[in-house]
Amino acid sequence: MRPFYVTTPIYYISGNPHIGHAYTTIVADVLARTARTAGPAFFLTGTDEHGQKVADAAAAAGKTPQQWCDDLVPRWQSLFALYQVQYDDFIRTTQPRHQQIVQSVFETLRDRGDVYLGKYEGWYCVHDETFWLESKLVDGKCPTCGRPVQWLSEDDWFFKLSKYTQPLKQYFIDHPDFVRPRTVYNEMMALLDEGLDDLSISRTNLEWGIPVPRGAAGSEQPHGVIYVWFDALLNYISALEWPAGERFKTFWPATVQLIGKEIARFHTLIWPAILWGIGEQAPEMVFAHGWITVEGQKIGKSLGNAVDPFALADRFGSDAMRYFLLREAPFGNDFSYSEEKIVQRYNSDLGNDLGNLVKRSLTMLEKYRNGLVPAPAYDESRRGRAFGERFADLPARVRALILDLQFRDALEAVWELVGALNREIEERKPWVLHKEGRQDDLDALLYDLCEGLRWLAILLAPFMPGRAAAIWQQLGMRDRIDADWTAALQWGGLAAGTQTQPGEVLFPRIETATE
RNA sequence: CGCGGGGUGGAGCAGUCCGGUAGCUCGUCGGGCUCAUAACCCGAAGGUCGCAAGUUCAAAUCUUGCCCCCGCAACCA
Repeated sequence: MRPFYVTTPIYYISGNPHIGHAYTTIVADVLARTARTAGPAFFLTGTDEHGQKVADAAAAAGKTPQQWCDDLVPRWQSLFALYQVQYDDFIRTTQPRHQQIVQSVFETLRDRGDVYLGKYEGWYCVHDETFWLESKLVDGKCPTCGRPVQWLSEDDWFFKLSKYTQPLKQYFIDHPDFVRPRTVYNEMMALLDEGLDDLSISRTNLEWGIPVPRGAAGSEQPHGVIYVWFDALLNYISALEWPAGERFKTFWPATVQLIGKEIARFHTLIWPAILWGIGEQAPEMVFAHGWITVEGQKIGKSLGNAVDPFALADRFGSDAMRYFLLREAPFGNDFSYSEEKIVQRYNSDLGNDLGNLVKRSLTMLEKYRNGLVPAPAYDESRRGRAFGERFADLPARVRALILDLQFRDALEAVWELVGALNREIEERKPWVLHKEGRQDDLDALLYDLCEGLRWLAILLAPFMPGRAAAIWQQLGMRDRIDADWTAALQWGGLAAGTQTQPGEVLFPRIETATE
């Protein structure tokens, strides 16, 4: 497998993290954990710390922007730790390693003529920090807030985005999976059909940002800072030490870059163009996922319905939350969140199906075999019909679905095994086998159950690292849970004689108050 | 004429790109089992796939029109 590189957006820290930030990052973690079982993988996340909103938020809090960011970053990192996210690097756009590379890219593009000095003119709404076309104004005022607008004219640096309209179109046509899901691809294609304008990438009226590097272009060049999006996008390669770093050589182009659908234009149009401008390749795939909504309403800081991901992890456990977020909806779609839905998923899928399966299996092993995994008791004639044969292709299926970002289907596939194991108990009736003293049949069943649990622990480890490890431990396993699946997931891999250690209930049922 | 998403059994959702027995989870009803977290297993009921027209041997799926809900419109994942 080619080295795997997955990124999340770097998160804009104008406030506290909400559930959506956890969502994207968890998805990246599942991908990275899965990829790591088969080869080198690199998972990058971080924070976007420049721009007006951060400066304003800091000022309102009586802090310098840098202090503000320094105080807030641990909050994000603790969130990711709480959700068991194992990133390989956490980049902050205020770090020198990033700033240097942003300036270096800026200079490279300026030298090559893709960045030039021009005039940025337009009607500007100070309140919304937005430029408007004359045609958009309502009675000469800002169409969104209704305040008066002012004519602004400043010298700015521009990126020749327009030049890349045709190459982008061609790239989209040649790579139909470059942007997923298809709806976002179509939307971006529509923007390309309209044609792209050059992009202003400097700001003179702002100080909190990376300074535009002085160059040979002349001493009258405007001061000011680099546009935050130009700054932010480059994190994906600055963390890899573009252009000469080992990381860069190994992991670029990115395998998959996860984004929310509202920032698709930056990642699927501007970002490839910048990369081409410095002679690098576009990422292999940009996946724009949907939104978590609360009772159909979008989560928004202004709406005051932001969901606190810390509280949710406290209440349901981070494993259950990870499971819920990936199981509830096809990845890419919006989905409506509610605590009732979490409780339902938790109780039925995790408690009744999985947790209860682990409990009943290990309890029987304890009762009938003192917790020792019996020898399989397969002989040549029976092995071909053995239970495990039916699931020989499951690991490959699950892996393929995960790497294709079909997490819901991947989990459904894993639950086929959960269901089959529960059914197996009903059909082979171990309590009858025990009563009738059919030891070989009972051994075979108990072995299949334990082996099934071992498989489940491995397959679920990327999704629920904590609970998967708990199953692993109850099974008495000592080797790594995240070994290569091809080698580890051969039916019969569980050693007979393993001493299991039944433990706590994995997913204690959540009783809801019936009002 | 701004752009886009959605309307599928009681609830929540897949399926729609590449037409061909309408699927999943929960809930409901009936039965079974007793190892287990009142969990597990089997079976059943329940849908004219928003409305109308069109294309087709065949439409949830393609085309057109209409109704209703919801996002976005250069810094909210």
